[in-house]
Amino acid sequence: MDERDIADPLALEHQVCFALSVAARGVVAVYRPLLEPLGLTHPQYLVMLALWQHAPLSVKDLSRLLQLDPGTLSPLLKRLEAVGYVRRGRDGRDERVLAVTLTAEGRALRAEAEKIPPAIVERLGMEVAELMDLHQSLTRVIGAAQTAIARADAPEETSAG
Amino acid sequence: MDERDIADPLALEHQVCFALSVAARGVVAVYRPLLEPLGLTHPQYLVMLALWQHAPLSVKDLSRLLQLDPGTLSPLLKRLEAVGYVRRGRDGRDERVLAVTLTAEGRALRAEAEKIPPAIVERLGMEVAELMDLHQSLTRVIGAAQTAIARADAPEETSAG
DNA sequence: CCCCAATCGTTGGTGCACAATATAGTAGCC
DNA sequence: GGCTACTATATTGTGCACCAACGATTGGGG
Repeated sequence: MDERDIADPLALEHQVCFALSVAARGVVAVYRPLLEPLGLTHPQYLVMLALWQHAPLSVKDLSRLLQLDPGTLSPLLKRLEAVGYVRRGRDGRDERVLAVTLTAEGRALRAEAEKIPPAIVERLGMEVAELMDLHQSLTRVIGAAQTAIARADAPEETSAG
Repeated sequence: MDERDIADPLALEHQVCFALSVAARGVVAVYRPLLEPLGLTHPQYLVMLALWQHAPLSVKDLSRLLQLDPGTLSPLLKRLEAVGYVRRGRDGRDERVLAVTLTAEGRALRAEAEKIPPAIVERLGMEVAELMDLHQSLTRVIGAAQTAIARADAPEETSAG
């Protein structure tokens, strides 16, 4: 083992961002064969999770919950409507907001989806405790990243605030 | 707090895969303003890291190192060539393999890139120890996901091997 | 020598992700 | 009532990511 490699801050194997990207893509790949029979991609699955918990939701609500751009959600929701899991209709009180609701088929899908989390844990073969530990670390990183971005977007805030 | 929410295995806030996706996108977003002056996207930055460490590399080498599809790398490398950081040429000994090498400009870029990791750590405002801890957890997840996918691809392997 | 299988890279199709712009609806103000 | 911000979605363009199919090259066996 070379000392320069250990000290190299640009070495691929030292990059947290690289590990994060690879882990995210890898875990999604584990989900893929389980989601495919439901006709869902992983981002679509996350939208369904949000709806099962909180429907009806507007695009803005989903954007906040999933931290996704409205421009990403708009076509995704159309695809979910095309396969018959959600309905997209305008809110009567405010014609600007889109009310995304579940169809009967979309609600029924939840029973199938409940089999997924245990199947994933089983396939990964990791301790639940370790996954919860990872989840906590990720939550801290998410918070740190959000703070960093907010600061970058509004750099006029001085230390005094 | 509702007991059903705590027990709900489909709750968005319990999903490790969701935290992983959000964290990965969030951290990449912190990189974006730092990479933009270098004319690089985050995946392109990772390719450059691999090349600074190991150039020359074939598409297959990069695919293995970065865990990316050749179909993803092929157009990405063309863009890196278009901005003048890499050269794409066939290997003389085997005309099938593409030898990706750095240009002088690509090598020079490394000096700029060296400022990025400390800037990221500073912006995130997290302890290095915590980031290293996270890195270890992610490494374990990556291994677990790879094993899971390998098993799914070759299900004929029985326990005896 | 020639065919065959395997390997390497590219291409085309679908879908995600973000930025910038466009469109439509709402609300406050005069 | 009409003007003017402001808000919520939709659309367009670029780039990533995966899959399936293809073309070119290579190396082995008839």
